[in-house]
Amino acid sequence: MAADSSQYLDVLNPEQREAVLHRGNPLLILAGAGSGKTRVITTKIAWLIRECGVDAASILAVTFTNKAAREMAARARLIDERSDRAMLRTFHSFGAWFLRRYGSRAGLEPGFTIYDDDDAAALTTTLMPGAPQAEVKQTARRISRAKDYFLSPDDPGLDAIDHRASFRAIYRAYEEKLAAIGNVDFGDLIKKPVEILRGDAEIARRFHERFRVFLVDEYQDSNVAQFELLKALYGEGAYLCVVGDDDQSIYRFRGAEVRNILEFPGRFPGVDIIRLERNYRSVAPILRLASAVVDHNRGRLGKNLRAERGTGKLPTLVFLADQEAEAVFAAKLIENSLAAGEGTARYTDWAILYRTHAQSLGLETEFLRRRIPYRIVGSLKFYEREEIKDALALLAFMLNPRDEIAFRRVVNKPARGVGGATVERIITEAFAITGAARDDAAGFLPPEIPRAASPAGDLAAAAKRLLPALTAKARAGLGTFLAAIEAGMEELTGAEASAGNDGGTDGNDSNGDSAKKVPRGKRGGGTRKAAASGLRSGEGLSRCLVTLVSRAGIAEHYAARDEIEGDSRIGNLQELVNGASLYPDSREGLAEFLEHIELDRSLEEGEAGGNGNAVTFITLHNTKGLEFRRVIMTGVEQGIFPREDKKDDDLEEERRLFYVGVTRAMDELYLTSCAMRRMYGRAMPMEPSLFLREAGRENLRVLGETPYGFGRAAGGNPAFRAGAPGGGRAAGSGRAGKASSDGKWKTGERLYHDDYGYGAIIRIDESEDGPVISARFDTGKEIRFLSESQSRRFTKIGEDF
DNA sequence: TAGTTTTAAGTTTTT
DNA sequence: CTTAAAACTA
Repeated sequence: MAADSSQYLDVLNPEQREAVLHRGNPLLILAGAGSGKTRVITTKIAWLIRECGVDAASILAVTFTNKAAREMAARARLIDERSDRAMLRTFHSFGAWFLRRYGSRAGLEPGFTIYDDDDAAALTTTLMPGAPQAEVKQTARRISRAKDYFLSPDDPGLDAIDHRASFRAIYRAYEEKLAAIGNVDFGDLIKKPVEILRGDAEIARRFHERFRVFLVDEYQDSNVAQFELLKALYGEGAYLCVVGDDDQSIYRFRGAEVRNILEFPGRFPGVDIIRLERNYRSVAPILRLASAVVDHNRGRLGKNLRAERGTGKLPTLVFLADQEAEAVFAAKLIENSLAAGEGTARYTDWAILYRTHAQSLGLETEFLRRRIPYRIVGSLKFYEREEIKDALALLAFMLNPRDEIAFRRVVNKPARGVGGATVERIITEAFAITGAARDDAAGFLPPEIPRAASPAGDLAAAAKRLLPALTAKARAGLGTFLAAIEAGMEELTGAEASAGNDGGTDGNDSNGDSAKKVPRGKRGGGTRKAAASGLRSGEGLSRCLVTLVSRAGIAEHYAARDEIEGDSRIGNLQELVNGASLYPDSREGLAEFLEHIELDRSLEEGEAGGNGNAVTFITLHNTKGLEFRRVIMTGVEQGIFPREDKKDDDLEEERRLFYVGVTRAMDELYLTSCAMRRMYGRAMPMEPSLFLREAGRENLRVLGETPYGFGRAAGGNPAFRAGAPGGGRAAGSGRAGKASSDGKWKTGERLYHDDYGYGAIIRIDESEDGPVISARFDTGKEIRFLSESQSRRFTKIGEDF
């Protein structure tokens, strides 16, 4: 551990060493895949502390994922323990840290919770009543994008995202509502700190003094707002070093701006550039394949990766019949390698890569059947489960009684007679308090409602006020809900009497008070009700969660489902409860728990089976920064990878994603491409990916039945289109019916549909969403459908069928 | 309103 | 095929 010498620098190559020892001007490190950039950053942190007298606490290192942050912290600590005091975070986690301390400058209380994309969409729904779900989703996405680009509702630049005045109006309303609720979304975690730093010279000064060194990893995937944050934090004489690779920029869809790295030299004065082009990870043929493909991109800085490891096995391309065959191939390949290999061969050497999470399903089935251990990286599924979202909504509402989204989700779950009308009434009442609270300043508020107990928008307080005015059924149901929330509050140590506690005696009996008298750590199991639901509470926050979920009836609601489903849902809730036991049972602990869940969902799922020796299943995006001895990249088919609608810049991004995937492999790389794939439960013929042709035959060893058109002289022809489904014009001769504007349909043509059977087109209309096809089926049923979205389901069978 | 049945829609990629 | 929304019935 290089205790007293500078041995730790000896392992570096000349460029790496230059990068580590660099000081002064801002530095851009262009680090190719596998060129040791993590080593450079961690070594640099240690070197600054040891050799330059830099205080570790004045270093801020920003990474892209929590996992990378943890790994970097561990590696820096190995070189010098003092690196522990450096701040190593993701941009978003830094933003949350900032806002918990200085958010009050933007009207935030420290107990805010973070809305994920689903919550943001739910909030948008309340602003667009009656709008189709797809439109709401699109609007929510655009709002999120606007924040990535640091655009506020009144910014002229917003036109580039959506030029409609209606969009601005909804965005503005969204911001107002979010502010009224008192929460933030992901974009706010970056945008608000910038606004605070810009608006408050004193805070800015404090940060400029505190942080003297900035290190940014994966800089090619930073967005405009993150760049602004960096600029706002950066003070006179500080040191800035960013590391990235323009060929690995794969988050454009999320607002990542490659220009951040391409134009970095122009944005800061006197930037120095160091290139790391020696690749220590992959054997030469793998690197050649990667370069051959990414070379087809325009607009890149360009670099020359050299394979320090020398030559090795040629990557193998395997053509297969369908995804079942693909799963079998992957499983057998791994089994064989372990059987043939010495005792050193391990499942962990292997990773299976895919473009979308959905593709993991077929692989899982096969691996379970063969009892091959695997783990899935980065699947969000756990936190997307209904029961988990319900439990989290209860916690979030407890922390922030203004959380309308959480309230809507759980107030009537399970159904307890609190319908839509009642919910709207409560929300209106709560927001009416906004006005009342202003009146309060003038002394108009009835004295029996203390100001502190009913801050504007407090839904719990509003609900309580409305109780007497409701029907007996609604009153009882709402009472249960409020009692559950209060019971949960009772479980928090130091929970003072707040909004709820003046009313119902309900929360003040038995276990709330008595529990507090029991010393921490000596408490027994859950309450009686909890026992009935089968949930066991442990330490800390878990008691509160169990109480909440049990009293609210959520646990029983799911336990009452059929045995298999109920067991699994209760099991999931139990897992969440176990997680909560690691946090203190205070409001701070609760906020921390929720923040951790929002910002770091990198749970690993699957059958890893204890010792951690398992094959890795992972999306291409999630592999960033990782490496594996042996990689199988699946689904290398046109339409899957690249996705069908990709062209121009988006296609280039897919190509970079291919490059990222390929360069994860150290020793062996396999690519699989299926002739047929089941999508949406239907068999679809597939063609090999464009990238395979770009890779060049000489860079691949090909196995399996080569599809027509593959491997011929390229010449830019659409060779892969042979036998393509669904495209082209309506077949056939015969009567000339009226054709649709997209050329796919004409009247008189016969159709087949899985549910409706056989029928014929009787009419074609043109709408702004494209052609609308009307068909009468042999059952007598008439159906109208949009050509654009439905053409997959209605199959043409020709007129004389 | 609640619960059930029918019908449409969906799959990027992630902090 | 799976899940979400809409339509319908009690």
